[in-house]
Amino acid sequence: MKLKESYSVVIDAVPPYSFELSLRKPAGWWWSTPEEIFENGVCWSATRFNKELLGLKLCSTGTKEKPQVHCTIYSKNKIGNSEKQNIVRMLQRSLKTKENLTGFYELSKKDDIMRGVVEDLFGMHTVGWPELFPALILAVTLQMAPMKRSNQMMDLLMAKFGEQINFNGKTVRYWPSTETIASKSTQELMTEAKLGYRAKNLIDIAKTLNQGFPTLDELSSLDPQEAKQKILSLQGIGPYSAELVMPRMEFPLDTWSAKIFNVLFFGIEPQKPRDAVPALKKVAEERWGNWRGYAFVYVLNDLTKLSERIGFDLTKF
DNA sequence: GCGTCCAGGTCTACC
DNA sequence: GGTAGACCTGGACGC
Repeated sequence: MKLKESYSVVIDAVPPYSFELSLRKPAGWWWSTPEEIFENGVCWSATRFNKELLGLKLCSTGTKEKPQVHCTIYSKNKIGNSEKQNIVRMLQRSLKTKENLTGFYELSKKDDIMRGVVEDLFGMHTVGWPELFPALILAVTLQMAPMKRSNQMMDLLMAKFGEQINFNGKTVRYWPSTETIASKSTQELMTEAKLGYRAKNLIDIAKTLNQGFPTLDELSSLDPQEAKQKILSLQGIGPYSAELVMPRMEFPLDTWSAKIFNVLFFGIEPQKPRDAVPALKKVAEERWGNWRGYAFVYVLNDLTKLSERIGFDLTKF
């Protein structure tokens, strides 16, 4: 589908804000879709807003100290003024441009783990999901699978059921819609996207979202615990997945990250990583409070340098 | 080449 | 309220 340029907006961010570190994490994580393109500091990405696909071209027009993000929005149909404002709000939320990291950096000065990590990644913000369903797809495909297999499932979902947009000379593939997934049979998703037992859950989630479910913008205006309960009510979404999807990320420990944080907190590898999760979450909450989501993202994006500092190879997990 | 194990969780049944 | 056991699938591993 070919999209036309609709409008541009410049979003100011609270400094320090590193556009490149925030949008293209050192560990390789993408923002909205694994297919987004990042070249010479410019990001071409996509999202779905009110059921319509949008192309997004983002770049920094400021500095870490005076940050500005220039966003151009591409669409098939004309976008009305109130819709434009809603899209800007969505971008501000998902790019975390209003988040002030002063408290996090103050706390990190006194923390042995975080002190070096924040120096390495100064200005990096966590990012939020532009859209809820892709976040849930990621969470579901990460369950009970090595990364290679999760990537295979996501890639097949995009290839067989996703959509492709062309704008500004770029082509970006995007996630399937809830309508598309809800219309498929369990068997179809099992064979075509190799989802296994997750197929049933993903269809169930898509149907629930179709029946009317808060968007991420709406969830972010709720009390965090209320928002979490809402997300947890979805079939196949447990604590790990909910914390991964939450507007303000908590501490989504899985077996991989549990091994890493067990080494950081207690100096040893856990015998059973899943059993170690409750104790690790407790330590993270006591140590980092509401900034634990930030600590989580900073640590996992700085494993190589952190490993050198502590003399333990955290990248082996 | 073949069999076994288990992974970046969640739900259910049972106590 | 706590906890085994099951769940798709395919890559890794041992033989």
